[in-house]
Amino acid sequence: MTETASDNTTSVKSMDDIMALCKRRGFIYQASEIYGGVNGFWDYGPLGAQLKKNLRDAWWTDVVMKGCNGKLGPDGKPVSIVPLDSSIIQNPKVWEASGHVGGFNDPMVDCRETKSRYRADHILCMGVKGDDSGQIYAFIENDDKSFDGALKKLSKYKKADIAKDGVDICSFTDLGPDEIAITVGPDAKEVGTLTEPRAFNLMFKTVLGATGNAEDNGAYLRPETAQGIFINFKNVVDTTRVSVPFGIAQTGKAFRNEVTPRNFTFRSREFEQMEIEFFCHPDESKAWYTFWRDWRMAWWQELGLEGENLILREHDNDELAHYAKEGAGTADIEYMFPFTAPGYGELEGIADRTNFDLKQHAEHSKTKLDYFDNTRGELAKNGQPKGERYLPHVIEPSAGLDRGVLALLCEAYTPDENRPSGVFMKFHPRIAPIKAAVFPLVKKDGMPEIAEPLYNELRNRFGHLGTIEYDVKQSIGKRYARMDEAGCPFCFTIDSTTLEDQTVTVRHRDTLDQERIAIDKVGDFLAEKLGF
RNA sequence: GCGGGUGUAGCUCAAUGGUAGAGCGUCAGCCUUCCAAGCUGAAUGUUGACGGUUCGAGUCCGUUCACCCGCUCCA
Repeated sequence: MTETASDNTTSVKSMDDIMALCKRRGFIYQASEIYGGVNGFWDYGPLGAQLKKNLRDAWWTDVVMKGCNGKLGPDGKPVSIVPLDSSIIQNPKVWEASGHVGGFNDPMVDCRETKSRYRADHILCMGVKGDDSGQIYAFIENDDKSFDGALKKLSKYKKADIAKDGVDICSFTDLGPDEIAITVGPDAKEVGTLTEPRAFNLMFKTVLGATGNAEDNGAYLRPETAQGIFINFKNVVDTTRVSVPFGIAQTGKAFRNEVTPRNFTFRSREFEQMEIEFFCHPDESKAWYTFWRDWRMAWWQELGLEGENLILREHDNDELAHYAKEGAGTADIEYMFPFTAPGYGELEGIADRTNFDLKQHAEHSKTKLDYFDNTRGELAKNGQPKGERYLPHVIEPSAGLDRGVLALLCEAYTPDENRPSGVFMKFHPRIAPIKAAVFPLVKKDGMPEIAEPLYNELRNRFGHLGTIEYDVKQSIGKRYARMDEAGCPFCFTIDSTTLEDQTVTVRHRDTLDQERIAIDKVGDFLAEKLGF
């Protein structure tokens, strides 16, 4: 579908071109490239590292420090969020409680026809007793209906009425590839639609201790940052002065051993998440879900992902995750990447996780995770509420940082035949890795002597936000072209007029317009453009 | 995991089984007064990796790794 889309739609950008620019300009490299690379991992170069930091910082500032940029919650009060930085490796029981180990540690069998997935050790197979010729019929263990179905199909196949005790039964896991090829799956009509058993645990395993072994000292790299928040819920409630509703936020690496890493950094095995777990009273979860869904969408739009490339999509009931019960909301913020067009790829998911996670951890850890809310409950004689004890519900806006960076790169990539570079990166100034460049028009007549102090001034004032570039080499056009590909929004050029009236040229990346401003106003100009 | 395709300098690509090259970019110097100008010079490759055939392999064969496309997968 991608092929036809790029062939027929001129508006779809070329992913190959974007990847080439990322390499050429130092945004993203293949990990371990000089050793031939390693599937599913990527390194961020100088510009990419700063771009990624700027996006992470924007999220941290807007979400955590400013509490949704000061937008009031559905309760009419400021949104309360506290930060957290939990460990990548946790007690393995965390992942049992969360459901990451149990259901997904065992070899699984897929049916290509019915699209069902079974645990391999839960499937049994039957054939006519003493007759090992012909097709094998699979059914689900301890499922009479499934057994009867298989027996019926076997009878039809053998053109004989076969009794319940007239069959040999063996485990599916004992079958070889040749036998699987002649096996008919549960509820399947065709033969050979079952896959061989495959382990589907996507968690990275590691060993604790220098002399440890995998059996006794095995541990997992976290497959998501969320659980680190849930298991610290009690700590945060006990040691800080938060009260429900409030959120805990963290950014950090997570690891999933994806079967097929694909599409540049979109699906990689090591990735960084930006997650909020927002705890609220069960009665208010719907209002908070709506609040977060809409505000997160608006946030991405503010960073430059405007227009039709970004959509908000509510999940259908049949694609709800294991933790989201029916009826509770789940929505994706999706971006139309060149490799998904005309479809979309997930950037952030907003899910009503109900009290699933806290309940699981309360049970597995045998720790009380109830929250005592002294603003609720009926009034006591003294007029104060008696309080209410409950397990908070959780709204989870979970964003992929690497995917965000990729979306920003794709969105920024703008071919333009009318400029020497042929392309420029239209980053929002707040996100741009290089904030500004200072250029003496030529390397003489005292221009460098004026440009250098300006460079130092801007670097001191804005260096914490990103790179300030200074370059005296080669023609001015070449320097502008380089800044176009790096996505630097503003270039300040010192020329002969500067020597006379202390003004500099501001060169705007997007419009190629030039204007003159006083050299001592450059800092304020940049501050305003960067939103400070 | 399955099927198809591709790997030569930072990028785009050449090279009949016979000396690994060009353009662009990069770097240095000169020049240059607003959009990759010009001149001079320089650096850059175990031809993805390993093995085989051959007097001789970028080229042929095998294996492997990585990337791209389609399935599969994405809790």
